[in-house]
Amino acid sequence: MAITIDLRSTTPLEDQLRSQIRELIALGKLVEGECLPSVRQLAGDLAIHFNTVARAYRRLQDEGLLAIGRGRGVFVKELPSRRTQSVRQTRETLGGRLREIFVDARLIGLTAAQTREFVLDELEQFARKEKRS
Amino acid sequence: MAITIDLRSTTPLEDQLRSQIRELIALGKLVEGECLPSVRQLAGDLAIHFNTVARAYRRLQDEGLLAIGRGRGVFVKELPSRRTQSVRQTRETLGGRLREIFVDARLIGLTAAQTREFVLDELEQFARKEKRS
DNA sequence: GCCATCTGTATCACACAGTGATACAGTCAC
DNA sequence: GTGACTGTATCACTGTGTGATACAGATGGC
Repeated sequence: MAITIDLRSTTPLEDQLRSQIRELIALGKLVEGECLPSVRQLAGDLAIHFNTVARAYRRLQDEGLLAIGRGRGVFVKELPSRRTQSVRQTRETLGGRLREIFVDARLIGLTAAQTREFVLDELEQFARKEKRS
Repeated sequence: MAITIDLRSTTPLEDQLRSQIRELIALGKLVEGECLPSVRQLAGDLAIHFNTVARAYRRLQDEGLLAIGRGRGVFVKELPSRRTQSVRQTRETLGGRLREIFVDARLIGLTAAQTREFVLDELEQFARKEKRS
């Protein structure tokens, strides 16, 4: 599954887990219908509590990314249903987060041009990691 | 000061405040040596507790952006000292945050091209807001 | 010099979220 | 139907965000 957890990080374990699963889905490395490891299985692998995994799964279900079948397992949802009910991220909130990054870039001394270059570079790296379907 | 607080937001008041002050500094709207409102003054304007403002100021001092003079007031630090001790943001953590945004963009249905366009647009808007010094 | 009043600081209390322990309940293979 | 697997519910503990309140340094009018 290629998920790693940093116990010393200040970001909650549940969030670390959740954002990595979201990334795997976004990049197409977890495909629709695919089965995820059970909460105890994944928790064991990552050396965290299975309850934390369960909570991460449930929140991803709430976002519309996963389908949980009690007693049966957890699955990646199909894209169409994702798009409809799913993720309430608006472009606006994404823009806000982008601006924060631009601010930080300035404050560590990057110029506007350097920031632009940096961002474009990251964009390209991201696109390269994406699985073409 | 052009700072606004959303009491219903889930992001802590202290963080809302802090990120907005950082933005004002990064954009050059708060210049080196400039005096910020007192903790009680700003707290009054924003209708929050002055302790919250004090904590935000102190954290910005820890980041190297502000200088606090007990009894005298709070000032924006000069750029050189900022750059040296300051903000421990590395390009790496910025990259991680960028990737999260790219992920969210995919999950709300933006294509790679649309994401790129969106990001470039935000970059330009940000640059336009920046005060040329 | 002293007092009033401005600054920020320290400390405690409360609420809530993140985490883990443990008991519970649905599903499926045999 | 039983056993072993799924995820769920609930409680306790801890840390963090917020606010109340008492404190301490700085400054200006007298």
